[in-house]
Amino acid sequence: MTTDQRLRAAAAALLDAGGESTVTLRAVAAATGLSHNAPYKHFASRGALLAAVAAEDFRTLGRLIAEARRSGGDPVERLRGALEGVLRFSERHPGRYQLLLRSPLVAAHEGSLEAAARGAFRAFAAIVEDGQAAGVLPAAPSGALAGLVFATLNGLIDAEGSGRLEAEKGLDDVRASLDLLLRLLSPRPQAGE
Amino acid sequence: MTTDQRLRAAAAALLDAGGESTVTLRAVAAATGLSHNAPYKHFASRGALLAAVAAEDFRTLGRLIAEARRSGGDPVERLRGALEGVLRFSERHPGRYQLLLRSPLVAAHEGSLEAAARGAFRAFAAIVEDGQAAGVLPAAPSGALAGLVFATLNGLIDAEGSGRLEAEKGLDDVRASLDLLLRLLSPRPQAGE
DNA sequence: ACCTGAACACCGTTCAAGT
DNA sequence: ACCTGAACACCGTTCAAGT
Repeated sequence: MTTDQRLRAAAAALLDAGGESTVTLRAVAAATGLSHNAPYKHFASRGALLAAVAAEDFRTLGRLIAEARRSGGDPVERLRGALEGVLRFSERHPGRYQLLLRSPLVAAHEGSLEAAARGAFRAFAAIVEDGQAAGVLPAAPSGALAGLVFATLNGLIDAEGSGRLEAEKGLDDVRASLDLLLRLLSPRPQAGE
Repeated sequence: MTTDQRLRAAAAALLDAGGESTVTLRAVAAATGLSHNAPYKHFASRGALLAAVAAEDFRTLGRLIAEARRSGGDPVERLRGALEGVLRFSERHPGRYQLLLRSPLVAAHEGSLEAAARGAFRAFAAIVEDGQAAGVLPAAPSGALAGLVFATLNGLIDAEGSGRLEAEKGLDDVRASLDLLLRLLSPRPQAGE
């Protein structure tokens, strides 16, 4: 494993162990057995290191969603599988998932990070389009429905992570909420559409 | 204006001007014309000051949503009004809105902050329940639908703030996405429900 | 090419005083 | 009761060296 990879792995571990604030370059370096500023020989800044971790995770999510698309069942079941996969990743790696949704980071490091994010979303949109083509998901502009569902997933995960789900009575489980969403999206004949 | 209020106002201004990271106690104190640790006489910590700002904003959102409920139009229009109100607040005060969704803060200061968040959500849920009672919103467990819509709103705002909406082709506007959501929620006869 | 160690300008927070 | 100033233990980042 290269030093570069070891630094990323240490950052990822710290991220899940204690959240973004615990990922100091000094802690990352110490966990890797290096001096406190060795990371600068591999990454331009703390933000660049975090962006590298995030890009890797976006690629992981993209693979995971693409797998769900190739799995069995009808499109809605594959969509459910993709949502479940992302949800499971977020539960196993809360700190890393939160990093993916963190605004300033994504905005600042637009290179391969944005490409990786776009790739993950495209894999997700492909499943939604399958469902629309099969007539089991509502007709809507191409990526719009996929974006809406993806945003909902992120909103639910974020709400659960912050404890807001408890405050929002009746919405005490991400999976139950996703089930409700899929039920609302299930095909119902509508006049004039 | 009490010193307490001036500190909160300075923190809120910094929040919107440059995001959470720019809200240092030193900057807040300087903007208030005080020494760098005067804030400790009014708030237990930096987190407590931020929590006070967040609680105030949750109360503002709650009032704003309650106003939308009392406005004209059918329940779906009032729901749209509430969503628009929250969206407008998030556009005018991006830093403050992000703070409301920030996990660790809400989790750490459970007192009046959680009560304020719960109040805002209850006002929102009331509108959704009006719509369900009028038969213009889908039947679903009481708070679950409200929570789902609220999470979607937050997910969309968060996605736009991070620039992810641009990456997600077709979902380039929060308002268009909310319109799609409301359209999907519009009543369509369904067998067996 | 990669790493170390000292240094700088920041932080949040604490503490001993001042009025 | 409220505020100040010095101090402490952290940060990210830079720089001059070392191998």
